Order: sequence, then C-alpha cells, then structure tokens
Amino acid sequence: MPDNKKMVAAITSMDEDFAKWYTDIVKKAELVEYTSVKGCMVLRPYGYAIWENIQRVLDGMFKATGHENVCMPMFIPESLLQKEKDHVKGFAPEVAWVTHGGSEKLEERLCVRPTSETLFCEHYANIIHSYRDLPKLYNQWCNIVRWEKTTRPFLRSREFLWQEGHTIHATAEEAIEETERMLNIYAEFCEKYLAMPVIKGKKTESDKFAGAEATYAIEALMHDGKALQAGTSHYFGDGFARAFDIQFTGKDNKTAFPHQTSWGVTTRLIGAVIMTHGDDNGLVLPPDIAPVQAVILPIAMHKDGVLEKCREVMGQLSAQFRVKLDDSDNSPGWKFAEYEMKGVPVRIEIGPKDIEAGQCVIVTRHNREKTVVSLDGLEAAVTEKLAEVRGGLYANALQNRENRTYTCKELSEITAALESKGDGFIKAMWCGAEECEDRVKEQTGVGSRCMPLEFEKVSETCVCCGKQAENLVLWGKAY
RNA sequence: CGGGGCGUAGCUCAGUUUGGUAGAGUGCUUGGUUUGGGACCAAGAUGCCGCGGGUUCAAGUCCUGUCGCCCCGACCA
Repeated sequence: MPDNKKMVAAITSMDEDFAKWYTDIVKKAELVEYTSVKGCMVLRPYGYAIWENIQRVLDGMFKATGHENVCMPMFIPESLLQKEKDHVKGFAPEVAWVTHGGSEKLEERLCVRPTSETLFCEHYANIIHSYRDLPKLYNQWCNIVRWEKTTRPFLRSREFLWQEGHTIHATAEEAIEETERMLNIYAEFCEKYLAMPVIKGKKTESDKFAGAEATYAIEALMHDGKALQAGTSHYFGDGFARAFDIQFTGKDNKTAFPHQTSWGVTTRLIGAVIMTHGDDNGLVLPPDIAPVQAVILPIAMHKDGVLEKCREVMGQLSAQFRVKLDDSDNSPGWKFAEYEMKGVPVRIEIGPKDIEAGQCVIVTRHNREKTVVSLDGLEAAVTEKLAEVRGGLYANALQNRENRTYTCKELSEITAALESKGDGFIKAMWCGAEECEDRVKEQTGVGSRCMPLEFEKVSETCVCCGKQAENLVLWGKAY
C-alpha cells in the first residue's frame, strides 16, 4: 500500500471526528455553502455537477424502462394533503405553510410539497377513466421542503433535490412488479455508478412510508459504520386511489381502483458517496459521476513546450472524458492537494522530463498509485485507470461493510459486537413484534434498517424475546 | 424539542477574566523569484466585534433580551 498519511491539514481526520471530517469535506471540496436560512444550502457548481451526473444516468435508466417526466406544482392545498389520513399524519409535523399571497391572507393555506403523492393523485383522478389510460409511469425531478429540526448538508436539509416516481397500474401485480423494478434500478445504479454496495430489503411495519402498503429500501453502510438509506420504493395498493377517488372502467365494464407506487432518491446520495469513499485527504468520487474525471497538471509550466503539450493532451482526451487542465500559477504541490480534496479520480502530471520521454505520470486518487504511461494511446490508459478506481472503490466499500457486519443471536451479542468492533450492520432474527423491535433499539442502540430480500436464517429464534422467528432483520445506527 | 459549544476581516481564530487606539495566521490584490507533494520575498486593501436595549466619561469586553450557526440525542430521505 502506498502511504496513506494525511496530506491536507485543512481536513479533520475521520478517526478524530467523523462528523467534522464530513462537514470539512463538504465545504473544502466546494460542494455546498450555507445560507442564512437554516437547512437550506447553496449547491455550488462542483456539487451541483455531481447531482447533474447522477440525474443524467438515472434519468436514462428511467426512460429506458418506459417512464416519462412531468412537472407538478410546488403548493398543495391543506384539504388535498388531508385526504389520505396516514399520509397527513406522517408529514404534517414537518411541512412548511404558505399563509399569505402578497398582503392578503389566503382562504386556505398551502403547504410547500414535502412529497407529491397527493398532487399526482388529484391529477390521476382527472385523467384516468379507462383501463386504456393505464398504466401511467411518471417521474419528476424537483425540490421539496421538509422542516427538519436538525440539519446536515446532503444528509438532512430542509429543502432538497430529488426525483419522485409515481406510477399507477390496473392491477396489484403490475404495481408490485414496478415497485421491485425500481428498487432494482436504484441498487444497480448505486453499485455500478456510485461504486457503493447496497442491501435491498423491506421496511418493517413501523418504518413504512406514510400511507404505503409496503416500503422497500436500499441500505448502505458508511465508513464509520452507520447505515444510510440510499433510496426507497413504495407499493401503495389502492389506498390512495380510494382516498382520492381514482377509478377506471375495466375491460369487463366494471369500475375498479387502480394500484400505485412511488419511489425516490435524493441529493442524499451525494452524502452517501462522501461517507462511503472519502478519506482523510478529502473527497473520492466514483468516475461515472465525477464532474472532472481527469485533471491535467503541468509541472514547471513556464518551461518551453509544457503548457502546449498539456493543451494538446487535453484536446486529445476531452472527446472521451470530462477533463480539466489547471494552468493557474499555484504550485504543483498545491494542485495535487486541491484535486485530491475534490476527489478527482485520475490526475495526469506532465513535465519537461515526461515530454522528452513522450510519457506522463498517471495517479489514481483512491490509492495514490503512480504509473508512467506513454502519451500515445493515452485514452486507453485513462479508461483503464478509471475502471481501476471504480473497481477499487467498490471493493474497499464492500470490504468495510463485510468487516462491520455482525451476525448475532442474542441482545448481549449485539452490544458486545458493537463495543468491540465498532458500529456496523447487525444481522439477527426477529419475531415480528413491534415491542421487540423497540426493545432492541432501546437496549443496544441499533434500529431496524430493513428485512433483506436475500434471506438467511441466522438462528431459529427472535434476538429479543427468544420466540420462534422467521424474519431476518438488518439492524444499524442510522443517519 | 432537550443537552452542550460558538457568533470579531473572505476563512480559522486571539482579544472578554481585570472596560481604555480593532489584532494574528491564512486568503485576496500588485510586482518579482519559483514549480515532480499545499513555495518565497516585497508592497497593499479588507471590519455595524450577529442584532436590540441597558450600565458607564468610555463597551468587542459588564448586564439583559433576541436571532442565528455547529455538535450530540429524540424524529426523519
């Protein structure tokens, strides 16, 4: 292993204070700037570019599976929000209200959307009459507001960007299939494009989305051993359709209630990437979403021909990669540290010695390994190095998750594992009783994250009460 | 919403104990020398000391109120 000592003094080390490390990175890598409204942040160009890349890839995946984008209003009248009672109960405590238009008090106050189920339902009731109108596979990219009490950039903000898919189907089977399809798309996206391993699972009854019949989620384990929900997919049954009176006439000439789903991922994914791949030198970005995939750094840039060569290489690579040439007059050392902090996956150094030899030095961010490469056919070398970063990041993240996943049969084993090995995922059986779920949390500090779809019977009995248990639950401390 | 910490230059902070000219480092600007792991020299610019009220000859400093931010819990994507 190349030396991993901290090169950037400006970043607090992870081991010292993980929370501070996180905020340092967010600020120093210029992803985000705070504003005067708590929990509302500026996504700076570099941070927003990461989101744009996430958006581009996911949007392609949605379209490839038949979804269409729409744009809903941001205001929901109070009466509309209240139509589905579980849904209101879940969201009422954290909605922001608009009470005035100019100086006039509104007849009915409007909530700023915390999620748009109700808007989609109102719309569906208007446009769906026949089985021929189904399914509708809609998605929207937008911002939403939830008035959180404590906030952290990307992980929990009061306003955030996301996409919300809302689909409506003639049958339960179709809707369930859609719920699973989108969960799988999220998992594929995280693993392939974010190099972040995730566990797919079903949420327990107490952890379901407000108004859902079933909630599925992908759970990822962060570097510090805490769990982060990276995406969710809900099956609504016909509950919303009944509440909003959405009906259609079937082939059999009988009226029926359609079945719905919704699913979403948010800018929290950026937080997940930071806490999955980052290190003490800063951000480490998976190549597919990195705003800059390769940065070209001239060495002794005022010497004859150096800058010209760099520009030439830049032109050569930019057809295939997102490349940046930094010809500012900061010192090379400063630039090394800067682009490491910003997580650029690959750095290309070109100096007088290299030019003479027709080569350059390529350094991969995640392990800081240097390779000398010929300038001829550099594209192939960059492609290979980016793949190496992608693979290396995934392998490291998976390794961390495996090191921090403990199988337990008793509550005491959970406490012991967390104490001796640190926070992580606990795999343990559960009888299905909410009291047991609560008790595990009270006594060990870990909550139910999900019931993994990939079932394993790790014991016969509930980790809490000792009764017969059929559910495997993944437990963890959550962000 | 509970517990803790903090608001002074763009940033990080000292100065508050014991009231008396507004400070440092870094960043920024200009010029020069440098350049393979955050270079160096010189010259410069930068402040409603969070906000309101009070005490005082005098408040960054004391009293009081208020707003905001960060961290840790409970709740949540």
